[in-house]
Amino acid sequence: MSEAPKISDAEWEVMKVVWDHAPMTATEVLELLPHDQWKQKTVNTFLARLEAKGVVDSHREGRANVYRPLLSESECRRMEGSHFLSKVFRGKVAPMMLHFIENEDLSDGELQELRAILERKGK
Amino acid sequence: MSEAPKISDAEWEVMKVVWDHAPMTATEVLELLPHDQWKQKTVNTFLARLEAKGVVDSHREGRANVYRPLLSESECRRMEGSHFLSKVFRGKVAPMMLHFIENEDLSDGELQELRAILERKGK
DNA sequence: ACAAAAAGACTACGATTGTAGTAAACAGTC
DNA sequence: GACTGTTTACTACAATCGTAGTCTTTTTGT
Repeated sequence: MSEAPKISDAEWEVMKVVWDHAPMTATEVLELLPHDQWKQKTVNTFLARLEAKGVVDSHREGRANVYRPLLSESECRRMEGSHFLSKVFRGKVAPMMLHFIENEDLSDGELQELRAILERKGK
Repeated sequence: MSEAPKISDAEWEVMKVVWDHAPMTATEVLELLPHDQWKQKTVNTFLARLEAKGVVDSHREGRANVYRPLLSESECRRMEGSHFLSKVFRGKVAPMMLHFIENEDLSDGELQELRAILERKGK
């Protein structure tokens, strides 16, 4: 019944791989991470912690544990997103959007896309 | 010197008050935070840590320390914002914007505002 | 069947975070 | 000038995080 597990920065990196390729083993996870930055044991630790938090689960398959996400990437994005919004932008969506429009580089295509989305949303 | 200090969740709460009302003392900071949630000592600890991180500085004034931000709220928002973007949305701005448009409630006025901003931006 | 290899389980450890307590210094009050 | 209250400075301590090592078990080659 652990509501809203906290996923740390490094855990997010592991989860991105899991979301993209699960079901998979710890060895496979490592293979899809930058090798010069991650050690197998570190990956193992994170997977164990993520399981303890209820973000993934695992079952034995032969000699290895096979991991699978219990929470979807969008669920986690929703949690992180609203946390970020209230922490950094005091819950005010419009200023946040403005911030990203001003501070991150949006290609013409992306601008186009956003306009289209807002059109649709608008009515 | 100060390379991208990490500001924790609780530290952000303190900083919001400091950004809004500095220069101010630790006692004054506490007064502007929810009293049932914050103890004076806790606030003091956070201010000391924020000073150690180079986010605020202080000078003695009579019996109390007076604090003042060294980093602006927008600077911190830029850092946190791009960290969040790359961690949670893999650096892809448009999907993130879409996410917030879909998941957070935007009033008609805000939608209007955003459309206007995008218009301007678009050319 | 035995030894090496592969994977997991358990343990470690310093840094940061959240949350404060204790001790010490200064500032009025009598 | 000693006592009391305010504010700081220093210390504490458990939980989480990043990073991995060691010990154990399981699988496999010969």
